[in-house]
Amino acid sequence: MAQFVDDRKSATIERRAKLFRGFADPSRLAILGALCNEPLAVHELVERTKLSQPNVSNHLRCLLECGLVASDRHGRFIRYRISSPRITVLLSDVDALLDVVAEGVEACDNYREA
Amino acid sequence: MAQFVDDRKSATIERRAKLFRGFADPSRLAILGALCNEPLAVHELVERTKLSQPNVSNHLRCLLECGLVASDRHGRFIRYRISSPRITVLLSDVDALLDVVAEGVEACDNYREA
DNA sequence: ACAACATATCAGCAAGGAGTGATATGGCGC
DNA sequence: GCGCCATATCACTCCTTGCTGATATGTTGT
Repeated sequence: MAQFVDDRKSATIERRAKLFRGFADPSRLAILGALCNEPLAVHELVERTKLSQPNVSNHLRCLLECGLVASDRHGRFIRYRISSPRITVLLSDVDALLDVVAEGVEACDNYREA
Repeated sequence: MAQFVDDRKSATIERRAKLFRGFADPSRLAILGALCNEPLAVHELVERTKLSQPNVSNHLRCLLECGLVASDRHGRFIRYRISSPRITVLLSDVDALLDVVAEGVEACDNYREA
C-alpha cells in the first residue's frame, strides 16, 4: 500500500480538494443524482431538482468544464449526462462511509446544514 | 441498482454534501493523509503538515466530532487515528476519478486553487 | 425577419468557512 | 504549587462561493 500524501501544497492534495469541493454542495449533488438516473436537458433538470434555471446552468458549466458531465445538443435542447461510472462509485462509497459516521456528521456544527 | 437521489433538500443529499465538505480542503486532506499513514499526536501533525497548531487543533476537533478520527490520550499527548478504512477507500475513489478528469478539474476556474 | 422557446451569462449580494495570534486549559515533573 | 510542555479555544479578518434577477445568446417554426 502506497504512502499517503500529507503535504498540503502537493498537486495531488490540491486536486483532490478541488474535486471534493465539486461534490460538496447539495444543489450540485442533486443535479448529479438526477443525471445518474438518466441523461437530461436543462429544463428537465430545473424541474427535477427544483433549482432555478440560472443556478442549474451555472452548475452545469462547471461540471462540463471539470469533465464530470458531457453534453449533446438536440436542436433547442442540450442533454447532459454523467461522464464516468466512477462518479456513481464515489457516491456509493460516500454512503458507505456515512453508514459509519452519519451520527457524528449530523452532530458536527462545523459545516452548514442547508 | 437503486434510484439516485435528486431532491436537494433530502437528508441523504445534505449529509453527503456535508461529508464531502469535510474533505474539500487541502489542509484537511493533509491531516487525513498523515493519519492514514500512522496514528499521530497533535505536535507531530503540526510538524508533518507544516500547518499551525491552532489550525491543526481546529481541524481535529471537527474530524473527531464527525467521527472520522478517534483519539487516545497518553499523558500529555493525544494521539489521533483514522476511524474507518472506508476513508482510504474514498481517497482511492477520488484518485481513480481524477485519473479520468484531472485535466478538466485543473482547467476549471470555479474553485480556488490554494 | 420575428416571436417563442431553451439555455448561458452577468453583476451583485450575503453567507460560509479557513486561518491567525493570543490566550485558556490540561498533564507532567520537580 | 509552580513552571514547562501539549493542546484546545477564542475573536477577528478576509476570501470564497452559492444564489438571484436580469439580460444575452442560440435554435426553431412561421
